[in-house]
Amino acid sequence: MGITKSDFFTEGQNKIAQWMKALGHPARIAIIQFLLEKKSCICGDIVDELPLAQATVSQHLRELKNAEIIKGNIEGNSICYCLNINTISQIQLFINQLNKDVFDNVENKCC
Amino acid sequence: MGITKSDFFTEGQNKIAQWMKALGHPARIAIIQFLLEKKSCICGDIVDELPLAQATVSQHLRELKNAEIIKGNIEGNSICYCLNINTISQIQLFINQLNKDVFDNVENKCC
DNA sequence: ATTTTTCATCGTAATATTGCAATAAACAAT
DNA sequence: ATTGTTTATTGCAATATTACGATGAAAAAT
Repeated sequence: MGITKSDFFTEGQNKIAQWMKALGHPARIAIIQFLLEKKSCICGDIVDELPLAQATVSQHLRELKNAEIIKGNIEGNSICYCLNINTISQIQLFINQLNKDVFDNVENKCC
Repeated sequence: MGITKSDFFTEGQNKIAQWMKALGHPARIAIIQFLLEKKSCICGDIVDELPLAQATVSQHLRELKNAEIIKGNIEGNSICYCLNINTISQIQLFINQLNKDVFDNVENKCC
């Protein structure tokens, strides 16, 4: 079908999956790394850094924005994108808990 | 097109994106949580826990395995799946570094 | 006022994902 | 040997994603 049965999963499961899905493309990872590198946050030149057309980059940015991984501000003519600390922190919480649980159960592993 | 231009991104970017993509579906998050909950690792009953057909669950398990998020062992008739500590740790490393970098640059944010 | 710059959106094509029924494969139990 | 149990695979339909050219919109620069 190609449609995800979101209704049958918990809100938390859907939220985490949405964040992870947004991070599930190398161009979007590259965008995030670029936003970190460019401390100035004047981010109009992401297109020049990526091997993708402007329309494609804009689409990736929109997906990151929809998932609340980044925020965008209009700055006169250009737009300034920033990482959303709040979401990144929540992702970190999930991954750290996951890692802790895995290590706590390490003696119960069978493979 | 629907095809990702992986060749134009770094190995690291592709690897991280692959992990995140594998985690980018609520059913796969649910599977992971179930694997953690069931400490025994006798995991033949994932199908009963999820609102999905057996074929679909098997497909999700294969994707998690391809991304090396889980490992699977044949145990007589049934199969035992476990989380791959190594990969989970690497994901944690990436997220923790990301979070650190975001916080370090908090004063340079514009939005 | 016109042109340029910057970013978003629309339309479209190619490919990928999601989901399931049906079937196969591999072993266990009878 | 046959039957049941468990998981994988195949084939298919519906939907989503990825990518880009063309176009639009809004402010900046000339």
